[in-house]
Amino acid sequence: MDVDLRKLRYFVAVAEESHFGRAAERLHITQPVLSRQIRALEQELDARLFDRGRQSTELTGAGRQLLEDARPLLAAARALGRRVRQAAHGTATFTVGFMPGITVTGAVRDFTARHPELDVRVLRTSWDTQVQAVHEGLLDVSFVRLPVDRRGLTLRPVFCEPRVAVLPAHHRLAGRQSIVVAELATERLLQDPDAVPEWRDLPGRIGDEEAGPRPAFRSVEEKLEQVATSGGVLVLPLSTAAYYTHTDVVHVSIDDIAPNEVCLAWSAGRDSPLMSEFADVASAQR
Amino acid sequence: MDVDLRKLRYFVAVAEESHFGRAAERLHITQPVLSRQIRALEQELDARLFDRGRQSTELTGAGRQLLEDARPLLAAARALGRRVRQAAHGTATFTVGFMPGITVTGAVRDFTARHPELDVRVLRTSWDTQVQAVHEGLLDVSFVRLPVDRRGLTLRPVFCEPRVAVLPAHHRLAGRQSIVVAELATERLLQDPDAVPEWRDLPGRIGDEEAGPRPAFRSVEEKLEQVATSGGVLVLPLSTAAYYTHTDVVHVSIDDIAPNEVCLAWSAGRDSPLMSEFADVASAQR
DNA sequence: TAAAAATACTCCATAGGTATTTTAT
DNA sequence: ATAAAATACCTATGGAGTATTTTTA
Repeated sequence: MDVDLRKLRYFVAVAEESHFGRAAERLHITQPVLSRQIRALEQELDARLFDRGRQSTELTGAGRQLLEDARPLLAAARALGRRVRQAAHGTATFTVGFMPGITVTGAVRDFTARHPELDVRVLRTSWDTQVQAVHEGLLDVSFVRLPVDRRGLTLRPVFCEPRVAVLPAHHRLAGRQSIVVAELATERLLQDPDAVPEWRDLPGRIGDEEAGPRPAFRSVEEKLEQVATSGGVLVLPLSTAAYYTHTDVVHVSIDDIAPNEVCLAWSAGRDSPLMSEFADVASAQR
Repeated sequence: MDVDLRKLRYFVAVAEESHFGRAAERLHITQPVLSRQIRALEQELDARLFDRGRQSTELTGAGRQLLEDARPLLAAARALGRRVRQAAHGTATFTVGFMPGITVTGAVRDFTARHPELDVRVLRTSWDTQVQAVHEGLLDVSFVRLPVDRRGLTLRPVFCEPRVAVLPAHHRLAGRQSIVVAELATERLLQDPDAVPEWRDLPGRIGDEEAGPRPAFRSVEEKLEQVATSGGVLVLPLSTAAYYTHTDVVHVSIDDIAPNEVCLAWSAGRDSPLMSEFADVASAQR
């Protein structure tokens, strides 16, 4: 009758690995079990989910549809568990996420004053976890920097701020008052190009392939270290660049780049009065 | 590891019935089974969900939290099944919901022209099903009339229209050019007061208790019949009132009432380009 | 004390395991 | 020919049933 979340989890693993054996390994079960579970799922849903070939296991149309629905559903289920456990023993908490450089103290202080019964906490996020943590129920609301995948989120704009280029202190552009983004065309960008569409879409820039794989730095600190030692540039919101002071690294403003927009985000299924109230408080800070 | 949707469904039943025995009956299982499943759920989540008393079975704080999360999760799971089955055999469909009186032909025609590969369908909704059908995956998008419970929905305003009072033809106000809402204070309103906040908040109006329980009419047609035969009034959007022509029933405009806003709604987890495109097409009609 | 939920047991469906066969390149 | 997935068969966990006891207003 109900779909089985375990089967969905298995399905997502197979879809991501495109291989029953590897997926089974990842799931810590044996391959025959996985094959049988996927078959069972296909029968329950009355839909073929994979095209099995000798060297390929790929999604069908129905499979792609399922993957699109299954991932948020699983995230919502995990979030549910987390929140109920929280509500059970801990006192009622309200957790606010923020990207490095965003100041939340004002909003948190005001909100705490209005709701003394709540244990208001803050949790630092990063570029790749800022949205996920909301879906997983780790955060009630989060200050996020656009662009983000808006699916399943309610967004409320809070403020905008200019973005700057972060360069090694000895860089040829380091002394400049300001630059234009085209001047960075030949530089190695140490971050997700999607975060800087103006750079990604530069006509003359160095291709991703020639540049080799972008080293996967997890934190801004590591990226700054990389800028200082082996060159490369970052485009960061002003407050983030100002937040980390690093000798051997400077920042200069970029003239022709869109400002970075900071929004408050929460899970679209949960717009309670509390969420709106926090959003109001946060907006009032600016 | 994963929460079990079956247990969540059982939990919701108990929460709604406030009684294990009745809930078990509704679920077509026996009471001991239900007791054991709820206990197991409580252990999995490490949270007490109900306060069991002799004459009362009521939710704890954690239970309320779970109920809030469980209902949308179950709806999403049902929607998932429906969509995958759809994607599997049927050709790709796109189903548009609409409230009576809203004209969708223009938008649907244009959208079909842009997407000949899609089987675009329309489905009539009603006041109480307009949102649910979206959550259940029965509809891809729906024209809804505000106010609605916005949780889990993305809304795009499409147009506004005035609302009118629907009266028996022999009513004292029937001949009037227009009226003000206060003149309806002593009338029996045959619909959900939440749909007409201006009326609900009238200071001098007849109390709900004195008026007795509002008969539960399922369709607009039935309500109109009621207006014609035993009196009572309706406040409807102009297009709805104009859509149903009924002898013995007339409508007059109300001066001091907010216009009815029609929005396009879809499940917040699914804002695909298709959704936006349909919204654009629909908006362009006005 | 009586209604409601919890416990004790039995049965069976099914997830998971190992060994093996089938399939597709 | 061979890697990958499917099938056969076994075990054990846990869901559902009936009968009964415990709890509490």
